[in-house]
Amino acid sequence: MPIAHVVFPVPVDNHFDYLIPGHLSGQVAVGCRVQVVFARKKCVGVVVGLAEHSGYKDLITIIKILDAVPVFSAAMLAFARNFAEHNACSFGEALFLALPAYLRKAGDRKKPAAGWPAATEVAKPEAVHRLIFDPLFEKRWEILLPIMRAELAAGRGVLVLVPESSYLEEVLPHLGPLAAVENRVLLRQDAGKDEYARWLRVRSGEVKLAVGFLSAVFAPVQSLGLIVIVDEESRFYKNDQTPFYHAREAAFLRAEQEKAAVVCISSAPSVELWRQVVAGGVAFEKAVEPLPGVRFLDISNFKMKKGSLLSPGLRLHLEKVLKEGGKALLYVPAAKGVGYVLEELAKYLPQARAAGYEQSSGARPLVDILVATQAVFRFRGRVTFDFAAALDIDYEFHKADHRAAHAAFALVQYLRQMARKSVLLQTRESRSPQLHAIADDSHEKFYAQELPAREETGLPPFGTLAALVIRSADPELACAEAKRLYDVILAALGEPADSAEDPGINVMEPQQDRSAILRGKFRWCVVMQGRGRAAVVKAARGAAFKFRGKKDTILTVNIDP
DNA sequence: ATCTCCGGTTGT
DNA sequence: CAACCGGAGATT
Repeated sequence: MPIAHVVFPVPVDNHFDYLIPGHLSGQVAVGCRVQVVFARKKCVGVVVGLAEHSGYKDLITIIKILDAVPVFSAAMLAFARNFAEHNACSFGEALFLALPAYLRKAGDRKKPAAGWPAATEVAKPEAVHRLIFDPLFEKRWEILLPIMRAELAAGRGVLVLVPESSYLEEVLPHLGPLAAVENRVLLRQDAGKDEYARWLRVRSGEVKLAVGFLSAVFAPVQSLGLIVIVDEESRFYKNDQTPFYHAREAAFLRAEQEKAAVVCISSAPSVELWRQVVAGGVAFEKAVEPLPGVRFLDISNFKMKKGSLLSPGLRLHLEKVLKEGGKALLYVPAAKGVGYVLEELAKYLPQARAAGYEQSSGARPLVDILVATQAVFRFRGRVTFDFAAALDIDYEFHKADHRAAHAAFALVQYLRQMARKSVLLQTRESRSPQLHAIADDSHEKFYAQELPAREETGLPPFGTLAALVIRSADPELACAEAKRLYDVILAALGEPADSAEDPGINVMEPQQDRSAILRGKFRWCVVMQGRGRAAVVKAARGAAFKFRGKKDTILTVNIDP
């Protein structure tokens, strides 16, 4: 009797063999879901291979086939396999991530599971990946729509990824014209009850244009020809729980399997993507119109009260803007809060109408001076000011994060987009070449200093980090377990490797995680670093498997946190 | 992930 | 001798 290789959503790398009974022979295909007994329970598994014989003796039989037509195409299976490899999770975990909740369980419900026809692939030209550097937000859809329209007209599917829900207001009206050509559907993470209905419309090919957040990278778009990634640099493309995948990287893995093209559009492309541009894997296109210039306001000579962010020089600028009837945007880091700046404004510029805007704020108030955090950038492309200033650019720049310089660069780009006339950066380091690089009219200066810096230190995209985070309600247990994990890793690395090659992995001593306490759990982490991604992933996964976490602790592996 | 077995400890 | 716990191992 022939054998099916089946995988499950468990953190085990190998597959499990099941017998295909006579009455099901010929019906069990690679990519189908099956119901089997696994670990004494009835489970849903996915067939990932067929064989005549198994090395395992006590085989049992498949109970039921759940899909008349494979739910996963060969390309999706290959994508999931690469995804698992890339993100230190199992093949089965990756595949189940791509299934709507409805299909993860076998429950006999009203709707037939096999509600999709067999795939018919459309011819695809050779894929060219592109980065469109687009400092002028308003023009991006003039560029993107023709690309998408051509793809749909050729009968190929299109997937659009946006960072988070505030983008939908901006994006959906632009996609409106395409709705006349093809249907569109919205896939979102908090899909709710009609998730399966929408998934089915995409899987059946009825809908050829899907829009969604990071998890939409798994949308079963048929004959996928194009993946558009809007604001590719957004931090929201990184999943915040296991598996900690990055939607941009996943999109490139998927495109590779589907022979689809990836088009990223960004006003501050990530250093990771820029490296691909430099390496020649991604074509670079500039859709630039001049943005306002950036000036520095060095406040190191002012005697300012501790915590004050409103220098006399900045007050003069604001007075001038107000006199001309203009509107100003003052950016403050969320950690510093908006309130203190508002107090200072009330004191020094009592005639100005000022208000704050942060994450929890409702509608944007119409005032002369808006004091805001990152949250204001949701109005990018829709709201402009005459003048914008970052009140503490040094703070952004010196965050203990290897992406701090890029975050500062992106911040300056966003401020330039939102300010019609001029942008000012308050700093105490106006002579710093790094600061000048992020504020220069040519983006190339920024990458010219950032790429070599990352290469030298072996940071992404030239190296890979793996953060192994232990969390527990007990702070001492979390700390002690992190120390034990550190020892386990060192011991594992000290053992003679199976290959002669030295993986070249560094391990940093346990430290409190960036968010040391989250939802009542104390977090400690051990960070590994190495040049080769595969070697780091393998070492991190090996160590995590070898380390048996004590009760009441949870260990997660985050590749390139 | 989740379950079971197993050995050691604690408790009446 | 049962009850309980944590670690190790397996899941086809």
